[in-house]
Amino acid sequence: MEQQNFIHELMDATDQKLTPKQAQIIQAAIEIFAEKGYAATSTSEIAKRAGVAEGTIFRHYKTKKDLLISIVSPAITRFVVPFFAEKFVQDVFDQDEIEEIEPLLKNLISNRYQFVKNNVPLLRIMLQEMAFHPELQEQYKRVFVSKVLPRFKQVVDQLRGARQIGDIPTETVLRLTMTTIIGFLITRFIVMPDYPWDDETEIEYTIQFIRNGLKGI
Amino acid sequence: MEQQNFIHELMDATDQKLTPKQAQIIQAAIEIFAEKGYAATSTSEIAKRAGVAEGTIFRHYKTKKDLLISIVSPAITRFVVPFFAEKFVQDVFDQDEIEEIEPLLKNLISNRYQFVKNNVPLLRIMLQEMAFHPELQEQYKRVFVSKVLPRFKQVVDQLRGARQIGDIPTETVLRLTMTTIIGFLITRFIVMPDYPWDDETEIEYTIQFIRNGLKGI
DNA sequence: CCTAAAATTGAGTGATTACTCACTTCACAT
DNA sequence: ATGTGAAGTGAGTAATCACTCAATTTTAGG
Repeated sequence: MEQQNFIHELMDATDQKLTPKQAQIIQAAIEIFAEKGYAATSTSEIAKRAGVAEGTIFRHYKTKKDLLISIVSPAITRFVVPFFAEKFVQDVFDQDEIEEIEPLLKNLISNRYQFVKNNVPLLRIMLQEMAFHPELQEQYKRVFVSKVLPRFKQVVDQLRGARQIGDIPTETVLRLTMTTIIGFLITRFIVMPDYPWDDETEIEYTIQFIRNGLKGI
Repeated sequence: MEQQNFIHELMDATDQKLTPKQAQIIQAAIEIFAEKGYAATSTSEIAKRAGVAEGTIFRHYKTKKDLLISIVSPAITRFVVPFFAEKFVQDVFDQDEIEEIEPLLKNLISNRYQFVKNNVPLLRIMLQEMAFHPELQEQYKRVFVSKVLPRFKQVVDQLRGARQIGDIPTETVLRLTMTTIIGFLITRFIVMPDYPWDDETEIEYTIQFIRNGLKGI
């Protein structure tokens, strides 16, 4: 039901009007790709679950891979960009100087937490298929370098000025922050989704861990 | 060339004597599984690269999946167990009390760093295929809970006594430590293997990050 | 209501798949 | 040397694969 959001955003984002059957195809493909992986999924199975003839898939997508790309590509953008771009444009520039790292981390983690929570199958597909499709890796890289990296550096510099971050290279700060957050999300939603998580508490510990880890002594 | 180690250890561990052709099959399978994923790999391609008839594969492994399991299963054990077991039995019990977290982390990270460095294709296969094969997940869980978890808890308790770790639940300490270390290894060897890493420095920052993150203020 | 374009269909295609099996070759104990 | 079981072979098989296309149904403007 939350995927419906994604499908509508996919419509808006690409300006392609999706026919009802096309939306069913994408919905079914997301489900099955997440369950068994792209390579192990047959187009006949997608058609079956979508309640559609197999030929209909190929009317809209030239190849099976084309279908995958049309799903994962917008998902990458929607997952990566808000990491340190859109959402923070306001927060960063509303106040001339950032003096506290905590609200920043809180905002960032909570935001990505909600997105992942509503798009677990998409995250699974992203993680699985980026390994085997260089064009997806390149898109990730392109988006990250152009949209996320500059803002991140800016923020880190300001935080360093406010003595919130110790003597650690910016690239390393980025790596440690990202792996901790992504590690939390993957542990929470992919590795141990059934563990009785106390999410608020866990997020709070994660924020403190990053904060103290970056501050040094 | 480093995989050769793994193949020999696989021999010793399972007490199965591998014929030369069988070793070639495993070597080829590791390579191609890592490159294209299990589902996208055909047994004919494995046979071709191994320089072996396709029938030979099925002489030794009942199914293609059987071949996968016989590769990944020992790899899981060899990757997970040393995280807080074998290697630390001595270090932990030689001294009655552990008072410093740093040498512990240094030892742990360096050790897993070397293992992953020598077994990148195996790590790739593990990460990819554990998602789709519940029996692999269960083996991971079994090994982790029986071999790693108890010792880890013991160590954390001692470190807490020595005021090296703040007021954080043991499970959360485990999660944060593991994701940071595994995150580093995956970033280093899978996501950005071509980045000009200064490994020693990066390991040092990672240790300090975990240390300060867990200590609190 | 008509009609042309767009959407949908499902039987059909050649290629490829994991796996089998009757057979040959090999290693080695006697 | 010779017999024997294990190792290795590769042509063969039914199933399944991604994809095509001629025919049919649906949609929408006049």
